[in-house]
Amino acid sequence: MNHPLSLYNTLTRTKQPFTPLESPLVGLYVCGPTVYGHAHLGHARPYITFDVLRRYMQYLGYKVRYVRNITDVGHLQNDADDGEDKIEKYAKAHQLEPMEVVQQYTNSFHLDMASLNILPPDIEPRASGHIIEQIEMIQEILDNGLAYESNGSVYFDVPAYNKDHRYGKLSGRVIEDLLNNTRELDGQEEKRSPLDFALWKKASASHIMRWNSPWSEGFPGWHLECSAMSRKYLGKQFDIHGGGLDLMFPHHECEIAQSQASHNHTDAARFWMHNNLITINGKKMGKSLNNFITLGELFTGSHEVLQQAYSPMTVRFFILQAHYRSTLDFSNEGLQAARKGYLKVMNGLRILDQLQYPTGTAAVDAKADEEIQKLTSELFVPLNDDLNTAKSIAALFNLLKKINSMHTGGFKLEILSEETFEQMRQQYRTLALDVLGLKIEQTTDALTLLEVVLGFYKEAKETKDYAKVDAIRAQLKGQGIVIKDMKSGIDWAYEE
RNA sequence: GGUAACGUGGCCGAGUGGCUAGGCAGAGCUCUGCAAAAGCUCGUACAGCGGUUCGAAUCCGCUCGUUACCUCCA
Repeated sequence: MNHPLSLYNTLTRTKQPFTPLESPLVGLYVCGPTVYGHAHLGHARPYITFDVLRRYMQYLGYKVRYVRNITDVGHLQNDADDGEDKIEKYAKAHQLEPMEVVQQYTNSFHLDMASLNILPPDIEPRASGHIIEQIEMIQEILDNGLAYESNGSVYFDVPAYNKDHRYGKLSGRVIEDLLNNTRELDGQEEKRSPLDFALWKKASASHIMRWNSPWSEGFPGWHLECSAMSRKYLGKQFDIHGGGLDLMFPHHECEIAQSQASHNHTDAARFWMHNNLITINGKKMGKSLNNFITLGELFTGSHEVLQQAYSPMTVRFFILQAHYRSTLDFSNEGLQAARKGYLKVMNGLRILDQLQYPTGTAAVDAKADEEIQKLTSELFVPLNDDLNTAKSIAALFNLLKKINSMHTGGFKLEILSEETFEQMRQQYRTLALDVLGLKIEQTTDALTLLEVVLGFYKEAKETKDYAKVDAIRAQLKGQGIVIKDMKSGIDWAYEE
């Protein structure tokens, strides 16, 4: 397969032509959520971005295996917190089982993802279901002399690793600089170097989530699950690893070190991709700043900064109108503009479905035909340049102008060849629906529409226009609705 | 403090040496019973100051401003 798809690789800081290790197979791993809260707007970005990448690769003919994990263990609140993890902390406050919390937010996450029309991953492994694999990986790193045990916990030996490898190659960090700028944090006594990170943590007495291991009863370190699970399902080396920019250091850096130290592959993933962050008032939207808007709040408009509710497809379109490596600032104006743009694209879809290529022969206008061919051909090209969805959408609008003209009659369909017309129709639909993953949202409420129809029905009865009365009755019956004329007024019921 | 980015018209947001980005908002026109939709036209934008060049939003330098990572975070 020879596609001109180029992707920006954080590892090399350049755009590189993408070729899979074993075409047409593509292994794609994306860091999934830590399920201790509802997903917010910031979470939507990587999952939408990599959903489009996956969809586009499938469109190109690749067979993609997409793995996105659920992190439900580990992730310390902070180093001074005596080993109490976030999920546990929340669970105690609410008197719930930790796994109950995990399940609740996993369900919520899945609902949000489905609303955004994000295709489910092929494999969605949970960290808590892969403790054995993680323990095995720790043992390998210990055997290779790049980790050490300390008081029941196991730490990755960053300085030892850095002798033969470069810790910091992904994020552009230099170990000496890191050492010079280490913050003074508590709970570091067990570590030989402040840069060392935990592979296994011994659980404190109060820690509920705990597993047996050769070293202590405890829980795995907070970078290990991705290394273990990507390896299990995609192999020691695979094609693409994605995630948010804020995971680059230390999370992804540690993943690289763990993979190298355990199974000696220089780069577990050949391409590392990072989406930029969503900002609000110029500041990163994130849990730590407590300035986030959850997807649920966005969809219902129930947050004080929201002037209105924004539908899932509005959110999706908003995100796709910016390139994934640029920051994107949240604003009501931006979302409102996205909403209109999205609806415009959907109206185009409706028009395309209605357009009929005229039967009978007419002279094809070569110039017009060529113009439409050109606009059509520009639809997918930007995606090859590091997934430039913003530019593809612009191309979609350029073609849409012509489609609208065809609809209103300014542009005569018969001056196009049938082939050009079908190409245009098919490509527009494929880009909008299959690759960008937009879908038509139900914007009308059937019951409200029914009230409108019943209004006309009442009017027809009053003017004794029985032909119309009968027609309305018949039409509604066809929809499974029966009208009931009662003394008290007009009512309706589902036909039994 | 270290490292890495960014600063584009009223708003959002592509573009990286010469060729219309696009969307939203605004103005005008066409169409129209009214309206809407749609189409066409318009504003002549690239933080500031220097430099390189026939030519810079795009390359280089400086200044100003903003942000991210360095600690859990998509």
